This record gives sequence, C-alpha cells and structure tokens, in this order.
Amino acid sequence: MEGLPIYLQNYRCLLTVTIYDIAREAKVGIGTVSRVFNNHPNVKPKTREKILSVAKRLNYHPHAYAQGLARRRTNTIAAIIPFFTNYFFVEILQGIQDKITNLGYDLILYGINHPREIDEYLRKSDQRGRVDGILFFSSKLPESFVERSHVDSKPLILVDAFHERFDSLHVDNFKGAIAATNHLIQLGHTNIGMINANLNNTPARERKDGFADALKAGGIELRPQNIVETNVIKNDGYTREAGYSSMKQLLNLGTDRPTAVFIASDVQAIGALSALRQAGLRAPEDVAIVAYDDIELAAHFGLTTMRQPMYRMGELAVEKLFQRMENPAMPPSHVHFVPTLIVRGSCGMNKNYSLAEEFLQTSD
Amino acid sequence: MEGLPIYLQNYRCLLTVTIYDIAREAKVGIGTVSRVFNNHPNVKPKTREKILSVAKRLNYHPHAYAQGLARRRTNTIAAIIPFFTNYFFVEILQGIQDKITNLGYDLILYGINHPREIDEYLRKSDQRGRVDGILFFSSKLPESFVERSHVDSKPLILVDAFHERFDSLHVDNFKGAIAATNHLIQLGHTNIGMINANLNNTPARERKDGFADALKAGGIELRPQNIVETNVIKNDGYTREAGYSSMKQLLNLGTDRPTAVFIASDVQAIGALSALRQAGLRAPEDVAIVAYDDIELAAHFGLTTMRQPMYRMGELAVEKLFQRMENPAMPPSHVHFVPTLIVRGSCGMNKNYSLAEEFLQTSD
DNA sequence: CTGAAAGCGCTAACAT
DNA sequence: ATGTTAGCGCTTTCAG
Repeated sequence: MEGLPIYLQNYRCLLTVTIYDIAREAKVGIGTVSRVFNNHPNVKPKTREKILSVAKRLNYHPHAYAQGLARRRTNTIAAIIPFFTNYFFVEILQGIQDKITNLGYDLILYGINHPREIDEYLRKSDQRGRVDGILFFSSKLPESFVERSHVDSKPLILVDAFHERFDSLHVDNFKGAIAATNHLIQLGHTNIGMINANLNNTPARERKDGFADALKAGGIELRPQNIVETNVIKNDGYTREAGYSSMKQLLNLGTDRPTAVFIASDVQAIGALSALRQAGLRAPEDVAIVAYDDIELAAHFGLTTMRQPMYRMGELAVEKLFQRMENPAMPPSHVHFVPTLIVRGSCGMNKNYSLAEEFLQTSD
Repeated sequence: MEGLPIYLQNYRCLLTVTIYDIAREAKVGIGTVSRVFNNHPNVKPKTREKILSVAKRLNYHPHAYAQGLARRRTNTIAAIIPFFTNYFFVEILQGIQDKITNLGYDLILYGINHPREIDEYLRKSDQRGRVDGILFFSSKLPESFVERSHVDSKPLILVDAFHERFDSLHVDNFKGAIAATNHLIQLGHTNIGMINANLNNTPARERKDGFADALKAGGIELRPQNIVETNVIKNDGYTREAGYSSMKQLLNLGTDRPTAVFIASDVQAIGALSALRQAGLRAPEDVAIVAYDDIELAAHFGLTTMRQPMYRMGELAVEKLFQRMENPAMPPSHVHFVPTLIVRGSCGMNKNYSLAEEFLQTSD
C-alpha cells in the first residue's frame, strides 16, 4: 500500500489505475506507456523499464473494454452450443479453450437449452463489439440469420452442422459407417444387420448409406429385414429403449438373425445388449456389435465403437475461425473428419475383453 | 439496402452504424438517441418513435464494449471451472446460463485443464473491464490471490469450495452421508459398512464422519473392519479399481461381512458391483448399496445414490454473485446444500428394479 | 424534453 | 524515441 502515490491513497475504494496514472508517475506521455504494453519496438530500454516498474508498483492492468474499443477487436469469440450434446461438447470445449488461450482470446459460452434461444444468442454474438467471431454447433442455422448475413458479416464457423455459405466442420458419418461395417466384414461375418436411428436424422441417413455401401463393396448381400429403423421421435431414436426393441426385432428373425450388427449409436447399443442378455445371448459370441459415438459409457460396457476426434475438432474450429477473421473474402471451406474405430469387447476381436467384467478391464 | 442513407451506401464493407448516424438521420442529438435505448422516461413519444424507426432501418445495434466502457459495467461474468468435473459442471452451467441470460449477462468460460491455468484465468478475470464478477469452482483459491484481494476486489463466489473470506456454496457431505446411511438403517440393516475414498480428500473425511454419526444415532455398532479406506492417489481414490478392491476386502470378512454398504462415490460403487458379481453375489440381495454423486452412469447401473442439486447450485451461485455485486461490503455468506437420496435398485428398497436389467428400467 | 459536451481508458497517427 | 492529439461509441451531467 505504501507504494501508492499520495494522491491515490485515499481512493482505494475506487482504485482504478490507468495509463495516465502511470504516465504521470513515470514522467512520460501516455503514448509511451501504451507502446510499452503493446511491445512497440521504439521505446528506450531505460524508459520501458521505468514504466514497467511503476506499473507493477501501482498494480496496473489494462482495461479490456477500453482496449477493445480502441483496437476494434474484442479478443473474444462466442460458442453457441446445445447443452444436451453433453458427451460431445465437453471435449470440444477443451480443444477450443486450449487453442484460444494460446491465442490470447476468451470464450463466451452460449448454451442452448431451448431452440428459441438460438436466435437470441446469435443476435447477441452478432452485436457489434461483443465478439470477433462465432462458433455455432450442432444446430440448423436459422434462415433469417443466413439471409441477413453477407460477406462482411461477423466470421462464423459451423461445427457438426452444414451450410454451403459458411465454413463448416463435420464428421463424416458415411465413412464412419463404412469403417464400422468393414470391421465386421473383416471379422468374417456375412450376415450383418444394422440398428439405425430415426431416418429424419441426417447422420442416421448417412450412416445407413455407409452401411449399405460397405456391404456392397464387400460383396455381401444386404437383407432388408436386417436393417431396423425406428420411428421413435425422442432424441431421433438415439435411445436405449429404441435400441432394445430394435434388437428384439432382429432376434425375432430366429436362426436367420444376423451374427453381427452395426448400431447407429452407443446408447442404442446399450439397450441392444440388454435385449441380448434377456434372450440369454451374449455379445460378441452370439452377436458381434460395433456401435457409434464412443461416449463415456461405451468404455464401461466394452463397446467397440466409432470415435469422433472431438478435441481436435474444437482446435480446428478455432483455427478455421481465425483464418476466416484474417481473410473474410475466402470462399467457404468444408472439412470432414473421419471417425476412428475403437476396438473393445463387443465385436469379438479383442480377446482381452470379457463382457461380463467389461468395465474393470477397460482402461481408457 | 435502399433504406440506407446515400452517404453510407458505398461503405457497406465497413458498415458500422453508430448513434451519430441515427441522430443525424433522425435530426436529434446523440443524447436523445442514447436515452431512447436506455429507456429513459424523458423522451417525447413522438421522437422516440422516430428514433426507433431510423435505428431499425439502419439496423442499429449498440456496441457492447463502448457501452461497457461508458457504463463501467461489462454485463459479463466469468466462470473458472475444472474441465474434469465433467458430470458436475454441465448441469451447473445450465443453471448459470439460464439465470444470467435472464439478467442480460454473458458468461466467459475459463476451463481449467491444468492447475497452472488457475492463476492465469484468475488474473484475466480480475483484469479491469473484463467481467463484473467471478464464479470459481471446485478448486483451492491460490493463496497469492487471497492475499491481494480485499473488500474492493472484484466479486467472487466459490462453488464447491470454501474460504472464509469469500462467499461460498457447497454441498454438505456430512449430511449427505447421514442420509445415505440412515436409509440403509431404515431398511433394517444392522451390519453396515462403508467404502471410502482417500482421507486426504475433504469430502471423503466429511462423508466418513456422517456415516459414523448416523450409525451412532441409530444405535448401531460401528465395526472398524467394516470401514475400508484407500490410499489410492489417483483421483483421491474415486475410481472403479479402488471400489473393486475395497469391496473384495469387505467380502474377505466372510460371514461377518456387512449386509449393506455406503460407498463414497458412484464410480467406486461400479467397481464394487463388479467385485460382487465376480464373487457370485448380487446387490441388493446379498449386499445392499447406497452410493454418492448420481453421475449419469448411476442410473444405468441402477445405483441408489445421493444426488446434488447441481442446476440449482448454478442458479444460486449467480444469485449470490449479483447480491455481492450490489452490496460489496456484506460479510461473506456460506450456504450448504444437502444432497437428496435417489432410490433405485441397489439398496433393495425399490422392487421395480432388478439389477440384471437395471439400465432398461431406469427412466431418469 | 432535448442538445452539447465531457468523459470512460485505450490505441495509433502525427508531430517532433 | 517520445509527447500530443484525435478518435473508438457510448453514457451522463449540465444547460436550456
């Protein structure tokens, strides 16, 4: 406290040290002070030192908003994320955070709990001087927004979503499904089924296409009765219950039933496992399974599944956003990630797994 | 586009409408424009209307940072959260978000992936003009920060953490453990055990105390061999592996083994369940279990467990922060939440559960 | 009820 | 190398 100049000592309650204060103390102009903090080369080492020491003594910290206003840059980006994409988004957030922290940026998080909030958050992020760029996740960009946006609009990257006019980043469901199915084929299966979600869901359609393609490429017959879709609305059919009844349906095929099944999501797979167990059957012995998503539960259940590079997606989303901020005129780019196969117990390849004790042997 | 004034039509690329623009168009002073947007009463309805219409035509939006600078308020708060508290924090975040959105505030998220980031994020949030208040989660507040903070420092609320000099919000582990144990007692058990985490962990100690207290109050003998602690370092012993071996240890007691066990966390309980199964035993028939946390997995495993009101905690954290911002001189307050018992299958009370099919019958 | 003017704290162009 | 000055876009007295 005794380091404070006299004229400030009584003002502790509204203590807010500005460059003027430190300029006066250091007997220099505010320009020089500013230069020091902006690492401008043209400052004599001596004065720089002086200024730094005064700043430290007064415990000076630049005022973020004042800087932002003068620089016309907020050093902040917004992420608009549906909160229910839970599994997904924590890791993506980590990727984002690590990346932007390095770049000296902050993150404003707008979590969507209800669709109506999409517009609101989009409007807020689009407000002048709020953020420098926007990351928009897993939702459909409102048409009203698309319409009023133009080349000079605020940079926006779509993640896990698509629109031709905006940069986007998304996971290739088609290729993911192919990889999953191929794995089953390579394991020697020839009677392969698929449990899908609701076809209203874009990823569900893409996964189905990949499945069909892989079978074709592998010269394996696609039996229509082997594909079970769902008309469940809730969560587009990505639920345990849907998986449970779908597997039952497959089991009803009797001896004709598939010996391997590609399931469109881990949650469904968990339901399916349960149907299996109820029927006195086991995975992978009776039915081999490859699922999709690699949610945390997947490891606990020993599910072989397709994993999406979420952390990396977060990082890349930020990279693309910065590219766009630097070069607004660039044509939109679209990158597709390919999920990777995580082999655990449910496909029958990894002999170290026994599903009975699955969760003890899982170590990731 | 044809709504734009002539002098702006060529400037679309740097189009940034300010109150000066709309003042000029509406033939009023900027003061009046400002008043309109701040809902100042003293504006003639006629001119207000005029201004609003011009603003709309020019698609005016206030500049957040300029407002912030002039108002000395950012309308933003920071949340510093360890990312690994995964289960926990998504829900808390929802509570926070819902609350602050109503209040017109934004949220800057600082996710800690490494302890060293704590200081960095704390410093950033403490920077002038960055945020109006801070929510600090589940970590120890660095001493250096505590020291340099004083009455006039930026408002900060501790969540799931404690320091006498700051407002805090945390879950009462002692009471939670009592509730869990009581439930077992009420179910008629008299030989009750506890599987705890590492006693280095504060919540672990508190939970142990609650357990002992409940037994005492219930007139039930506390057999020392019934309490198994762990010296596992990783995650302070909150791991499946630790739970697994702890249960084994309990099972080694033979016929003297407890008929019911309070387990300090859901993850440990899952390991314990597995030990049980391996020994050919079942929960709740052979050993009844009440766990702690109610992580998402808990439902899947049919665990009866203690749930913390996370969403509510998020809301309350924000409420307290705003109280503190309004009244900085108020003495620090500390609120304790009491977790609630979620009855599922593992305690033996809910007959609708069979642990074999646990995850199908869970509906929350 | 409204206009003019003085900041808010900083950056950056312009002098020197 | 450094001081001066004019903004950045808004809020808020202070006059009238």
